[in-house]
Amino acid sequence: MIPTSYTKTLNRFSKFPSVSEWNSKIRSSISQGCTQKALLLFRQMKQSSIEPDKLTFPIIAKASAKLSNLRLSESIHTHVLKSQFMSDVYVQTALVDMYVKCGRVDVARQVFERMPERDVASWNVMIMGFAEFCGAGEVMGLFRQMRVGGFRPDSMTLMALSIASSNSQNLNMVRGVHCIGVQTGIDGDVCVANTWISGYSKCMDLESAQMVFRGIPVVVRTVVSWNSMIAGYAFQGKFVEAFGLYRNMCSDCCNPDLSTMVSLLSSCVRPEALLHGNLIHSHAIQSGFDSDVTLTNTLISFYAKLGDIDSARFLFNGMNERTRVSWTALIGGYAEKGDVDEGFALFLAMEATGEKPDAVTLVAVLSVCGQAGTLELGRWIHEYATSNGLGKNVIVCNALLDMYSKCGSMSEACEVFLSISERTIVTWTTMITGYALNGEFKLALDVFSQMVVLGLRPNHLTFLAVLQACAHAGFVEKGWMLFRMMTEVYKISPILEHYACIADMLGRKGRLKEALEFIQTMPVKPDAGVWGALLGACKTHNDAEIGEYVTYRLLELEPQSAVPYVAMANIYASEGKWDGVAKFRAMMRSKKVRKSPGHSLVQVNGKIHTFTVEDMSHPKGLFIFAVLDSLALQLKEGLEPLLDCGLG
DNA sequence: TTAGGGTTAG
Repeated sequence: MIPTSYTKTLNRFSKFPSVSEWNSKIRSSISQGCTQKALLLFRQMKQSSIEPDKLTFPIIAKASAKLSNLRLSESIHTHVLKSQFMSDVYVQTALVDMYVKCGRVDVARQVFERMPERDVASWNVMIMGFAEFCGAGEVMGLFRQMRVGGFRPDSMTLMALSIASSNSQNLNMVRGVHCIGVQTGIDGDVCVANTWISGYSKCMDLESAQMVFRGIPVVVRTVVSWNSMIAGYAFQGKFVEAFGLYRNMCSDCCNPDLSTMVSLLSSCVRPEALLHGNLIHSHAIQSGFDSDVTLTNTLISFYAKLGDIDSARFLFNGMNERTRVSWTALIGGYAEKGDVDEGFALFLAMEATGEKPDAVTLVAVLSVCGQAGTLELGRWIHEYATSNGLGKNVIVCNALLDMYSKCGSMSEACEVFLSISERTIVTWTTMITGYALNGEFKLALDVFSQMVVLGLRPNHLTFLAVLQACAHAGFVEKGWMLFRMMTEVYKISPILEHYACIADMLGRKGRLKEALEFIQTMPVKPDAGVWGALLGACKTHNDAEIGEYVTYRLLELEPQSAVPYVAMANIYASEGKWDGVAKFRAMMRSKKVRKSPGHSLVQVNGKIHTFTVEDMSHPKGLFIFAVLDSLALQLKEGLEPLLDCGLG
């Protein structure tokens, strides 16, 4: 159906317009965003027997690219082949670009290969296509061919290379492209410099990103330069720095846009940035940005990740238009909660609307399965991934690995691990964590050794995984060796979790004094996690002296926590020192600290059963305890459990 | 040229 306004426009046309008049009319329709109108004009032009010229095809190819319409693109291609411009470099380049924009880089490559002659622009569109759809190696290969062919790169070439390197998060390539830019004198182009800021940021090299940013003269900096730098800090969750840049941006009279808001908000996905995030939300409402899909998706993720699933759901329910990102963000929120029912229901609802899940959606659903330990559902998602062509996707495989190991099936985790052709650092770390989680400490360390032999660089989480394996297995010397390796060989500064791990490792072995000295000489202030690890060990080894010292340190940090009081009371009780027990119970009372009793929940056939310690209030309480006693006995004797308490 | 959902820990 042709809108009346278009027909009116056409009627206002002079009776016999020339081809250049048609061209400019079509071009202006495209620039106004009226792509359909442009195509209609093209059809009218053909009907009025005006032959398209050399300029018409690139203009109309651009319209088809904007619509990502493959059938239309093929028909334009056929028109070109029948025309006198079938060998023209300008027209052919437009066809390559059109196919790239339609997501058919393979067809674009075929057209490119058959071009009788090429110029820098044709190389650029092909490299840009590769940058979007292929790996960094293939992009650089194409660039080398271009250089061998005697073509000199321009700013477009550099931008394409830069985008390819940041997409693949390849720091060496970003550096290489930066060098080429400096050598060829293209480093003065602000658009190119912006892609370097983004490239360095995505490779976590904020120092270099800052260096490029500061190198752009203040008057030349664009909103994109600021946004790229803010996004860099946001990517690492550095919200204080991101907001600092935002303030500088405003004082430099650069107006923030929607991208600025989205980046700032994404830097706030951490509990300590909740207020900053709320501020951005209200600012977005005031500026009318809150109807934007991207911003709403970020808001959903922000609330869901910070545990406010109701707000996330409210925003999701109120959306006029949802994308797969909206669904994935909310599923991710239920994964965080471990709510498998809601998470999976949402996944099915998404499918029912016809929205296709992608790799990231499956990762979120698998995370739900891992959190909840639902192995059968996890296997079902595995089959779903395979039958939808995502079974080889590395992030899906990593999530499968994590799901299987959390569900206790290391054999299936191993199968997935072996099937991954391009293992990333996440793959290896997940495998190490999986073995450690399932008590296979030796295997966890073997996987680590294999990884190091292969020349892969472990990160701080890999070391956390091996240190935890050592702590749980009691491999103290090995643990120390790895800790030194991390700091001295890999130059990774330990974070609080690493220190807590070492304290735990020494404490479990009963080396409490050593653990205490270690904590007291740490270069950073120990937090509750570090002291808590030592207190746990004091409890295990009944050391009231060190325990009491640790308790006071913990109470300085968390005065309202009941844990230290209870731990100390228990240590004294086990030694029969009732004065000590009374002292800590009295302290608890005077500080009005209350300990909520620990309880467990079991869901059977949709009904949730709650149990606390020595709790007989359940209708089948007596029977359940009898079964538990029987189970304990059978486990002690190494027998298979025989009884079923019949909750279902 | 910039922005949204995701996997390793907790």
